[in-house]
Amino acid sequence: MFSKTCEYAIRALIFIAQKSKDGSRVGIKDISAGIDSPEYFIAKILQDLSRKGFVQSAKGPNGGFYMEGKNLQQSVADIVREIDGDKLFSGCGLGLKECSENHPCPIHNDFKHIRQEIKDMLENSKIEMFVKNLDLKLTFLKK
Amino acid sequence: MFSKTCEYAIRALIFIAQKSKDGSRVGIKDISAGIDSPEYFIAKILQDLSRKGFVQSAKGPNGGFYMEGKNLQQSVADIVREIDGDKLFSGCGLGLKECSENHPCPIHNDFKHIRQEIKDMLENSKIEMFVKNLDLKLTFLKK
DNA sequence: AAAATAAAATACTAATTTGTCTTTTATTTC
DNA sequence: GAAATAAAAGACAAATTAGTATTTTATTTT
Repeated sequence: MFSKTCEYAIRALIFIAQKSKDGSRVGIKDISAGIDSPEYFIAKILQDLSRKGFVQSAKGPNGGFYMEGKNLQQSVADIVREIDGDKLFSGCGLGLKECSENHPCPIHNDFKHIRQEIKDMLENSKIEMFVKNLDLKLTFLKK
Repeated sequence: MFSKTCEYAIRALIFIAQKSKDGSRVGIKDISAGIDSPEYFIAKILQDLSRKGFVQSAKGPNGGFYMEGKNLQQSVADIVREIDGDKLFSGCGLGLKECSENHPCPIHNDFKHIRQEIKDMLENSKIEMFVKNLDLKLTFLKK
């Protein structure tokens, strides 16, 4: 469904949101351990997301990643769109280039509803919404 | 959603079902042209599907691919499972290895419904069901 | 039986995705 | 200002997926 890069990105952003809600910062090592991802790989992903403003970062001692107010309201859909593009939300299930209402592939009609649900669900999932259940250990970011 | 291999496979099988319903056979060239896929690539995919019994084939003059009765009742889910495995139907949306009811990832609950719908839809889509609309040019396998 | 046809098998090549490592730059602490 | 810290940047390496080409085998037609 999502690329590995995207899976790690979502998990990392949720993790950062959780760990930095008191104003502190989280380092790459903690993140990579906290979400069980390759250290150098998630570092690169976060550098990219930081450049794009999905997360904040600070260098030097006490530096690390953190999230500000408006970032906590970002949806999972925003992240997916940024990393995997929008083919999940609008591409053809069978890979046709010009699949549409007027020129549908055989599964177009069924797929269109599914895609819409996926989109709605991800659009309505804001990063911040996941923090509480994580704190309560009702949900997990690794294993 | 599906791998390229899987997209081509589904399109090819539907195409073969349509073209061989009168008992004739379709060659690789026709298939590749008919579904707009790389010729050698779809050849390899079909050899694999043929070995696994998803489609029939015959060598020599007048040879080619065709489908028998029970193959027409195969679901798209069967094909996807064979080629891409079942991670689409049962894997974790965020890539956790042990995501489950007892140990859910943050989006587990939403995802579980979506996955079920995808599964139901693909399970209920039998190859044969697509032929009529293709004949009527209401649906398409290329462009 | 020879020639022609078409899939099967096999071996490659290219591109993309995933993952690793080293060097550089910015910031803080001492 | 020097040392320590931590992200940024950039260069590789490995693995997977996608795509291509060549040779072999089976079948049919003549």
